[in-house]
Amino acid sequence: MITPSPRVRIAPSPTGTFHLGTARTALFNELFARHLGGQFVLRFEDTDQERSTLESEQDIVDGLAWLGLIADESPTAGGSYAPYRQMERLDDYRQAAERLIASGHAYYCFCTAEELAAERQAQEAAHISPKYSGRCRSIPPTEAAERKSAGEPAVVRFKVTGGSRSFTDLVMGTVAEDTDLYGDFVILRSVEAGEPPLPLYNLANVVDDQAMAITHVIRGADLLPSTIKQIMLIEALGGTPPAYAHLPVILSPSGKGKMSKRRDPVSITRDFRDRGYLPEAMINFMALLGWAPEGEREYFSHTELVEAFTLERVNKANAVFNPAKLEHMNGHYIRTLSVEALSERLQPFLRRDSQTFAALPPVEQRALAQQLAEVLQDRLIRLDEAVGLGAWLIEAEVQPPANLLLGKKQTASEAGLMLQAAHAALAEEADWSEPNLEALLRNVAAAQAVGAGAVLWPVRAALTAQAASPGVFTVLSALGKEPSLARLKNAIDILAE
RNA sequence: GGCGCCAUCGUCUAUCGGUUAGGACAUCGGCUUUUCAAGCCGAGAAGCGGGGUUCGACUCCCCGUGGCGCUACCA
Repeated sequence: MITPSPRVRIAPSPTGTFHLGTARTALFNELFARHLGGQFVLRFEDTDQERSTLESEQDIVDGLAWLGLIADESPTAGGSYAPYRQMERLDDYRQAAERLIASGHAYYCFCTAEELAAERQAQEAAHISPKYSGRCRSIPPTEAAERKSAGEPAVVRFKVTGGSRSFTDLVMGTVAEDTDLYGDFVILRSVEAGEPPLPLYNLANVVDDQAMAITHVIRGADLLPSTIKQIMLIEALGGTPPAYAHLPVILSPSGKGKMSKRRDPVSITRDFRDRGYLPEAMINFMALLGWAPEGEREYFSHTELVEAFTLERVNKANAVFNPAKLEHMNGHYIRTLSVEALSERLQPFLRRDSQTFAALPPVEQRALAQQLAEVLQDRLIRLDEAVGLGAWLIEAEVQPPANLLLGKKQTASEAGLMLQAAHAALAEEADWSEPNLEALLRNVAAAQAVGAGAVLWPVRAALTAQAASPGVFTVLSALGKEPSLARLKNAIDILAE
């Protein structure tokens, strides 16, 4: 059964930076919705008040915007199913819990943390898998209600019944589980008297999905085990479960376990955006993590992904995050940019990382960024590399160490000689075009009876003070005549010392 | 430990019973060459093990093994 207009959502809890895994889930949801002409909504599951922060919400919003994943409905954009923050609809969860109690699907539990811990310990000692005994089930509802209103701390637990259950996942296929294995789980936690009761994940998630008319729940496979509990909850509430699609988990490049916050790049904003990855590359790369298009093509724009994406082609196996492939893809996308576009994208990084650049007037910043884009486009992997790779062009002067000035098997006096010859020839040259410069320097080498490298290496080193840089002729032309001659002179002096 | 999911080159993956098992990243080699890249060309590299089913299994089934996930008054 295909729903004509599907509604999907991402429901991150704002308890940290916008995570790569969350972004991938967001992308698949968005692609699914756009492909079918449905809606993509963003809501925050912020009921964990200990850990939820507004900064985190902002980071997620910023990351989503940067990636170009625009939600149709969200806390900021609003929508007809508002509010989109769980803390703003606490009453819904309380009412749902009350309905479940009234219908006999849930009950108050007065067990203390100590009692629960003791129970668990006893079970573990007996080598039984821990599971709540359900002892508060037998408290008569009227008595429970009295104790509750008398102020006794209580949680609400959902009554698990039904033995073996299964559902069909759009990615994983049939998933079965024996519900007798887990005890009655908590859906509403205990709070101080007078405070509004806070729901737990399973309840809040399900109530919201129902309230927001979500048709397809597309999320990480780490949530697969909670699905049957959620289906039971929905049925007890009298609702119809959505379709489920569980996405394979993204694993750490280390090969051990899932992505780790401390050793792996996981933050969309901090580790990817701020380090000079292109959103186009991120989108393309993430799409290929757990999904593959028909055919052997691998570069896809966001629009093309929308066109090609189907859940049927999502893979079941977990995928290891491969940073090298992302870098390759990023370099590729940098190369597809026009020089103007690259120059625009480079500027924020140049301003951020180079004081020299930041001190320039805006017009000169644009001109320099343009020049850097032209000269560096072929060798950039990330945008933040331009400051280092282009230092020779950004800074007014360079100070090459003497040993860098020496070509293969070249002494200081030999290198000095080559530099002087090059300087002399260049000083008299008016035509500063690259082909002409090349002919000229090759002539210098011929006149000195040496290979081209014997002249070109010292010249390039003198001009850039870098072991690696664009070619000499490009450098000469980018720098211009007078600055080039000054740098050659400076290098000659360095070698003479 | 219990439960669940998964299993093709080092990595991401294609293959929907019959292919010389294809592509990409990475690696190695070559071309180019003034350095480093980029680009182009080429090479090596895979069906976890054991049973079935079938004329025929990477593909379907079972067992084993391994990996991952879940196992909270976190989500």
